[in-house]
Amino acid sequence: MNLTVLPKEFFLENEVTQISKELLGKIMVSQIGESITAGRIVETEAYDGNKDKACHAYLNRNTKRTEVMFKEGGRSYVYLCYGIHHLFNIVTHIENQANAVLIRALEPLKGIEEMKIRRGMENIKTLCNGPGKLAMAMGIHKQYNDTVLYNKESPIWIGKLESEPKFEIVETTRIGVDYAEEDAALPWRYYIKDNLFISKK
DNA sequence: CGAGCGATTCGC
DNA sequence: CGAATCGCTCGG
Repeated sequence: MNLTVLPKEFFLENEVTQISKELLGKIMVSQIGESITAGRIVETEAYDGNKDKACHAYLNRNTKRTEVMFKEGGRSYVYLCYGIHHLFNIVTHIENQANAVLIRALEPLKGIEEMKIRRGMENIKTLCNGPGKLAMAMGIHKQYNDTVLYNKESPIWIGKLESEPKFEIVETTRIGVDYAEEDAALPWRYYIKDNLFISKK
């Protein structure tokens, strides 16, 4: 597997919706504990702190939790959801632009045995097909909030394959954000068409 | 200081 | 369909 790490600029130079789409097909790697795990990103969602009621940093709400989203892009935003699940996001844009991409599903590629152990289940199709699931499979938790992602030495980084398989992108509404009123209708969820590892049809 | 709730998952 | 489960946020 010939992987090059995505440079910092990748996370800074486009709209968060565009970056969400470009992250599809990229490879997410974790080197945590004694094991390396990796998966192909097949589903993402965009969140925009300026104008998006579904974003934790809506109206630039800068709190202890959302603080990291205001930093320079290319780092992680990890938080606890429903008191149980850790969700992994990638911060985008320059400082003081609180935008992020939620990674919702991965196609497991490497370290699959370790993923099975961490998840306590055998079925490869359900190992990483949801945001809480993939964080657990990759060994990610709150300690990895604010981790820089554009360095191959980092515990978590994002890589690009030399030659990517082609695919079509489906754009649709995000999951679990019904409370966000009109913003719940934004087509800011993206996934690879016909992929078997996405979280929900 | 405490009530209310959530970018989810799994099992019944 | 509903429980699990707890940190974050906001109001008093």
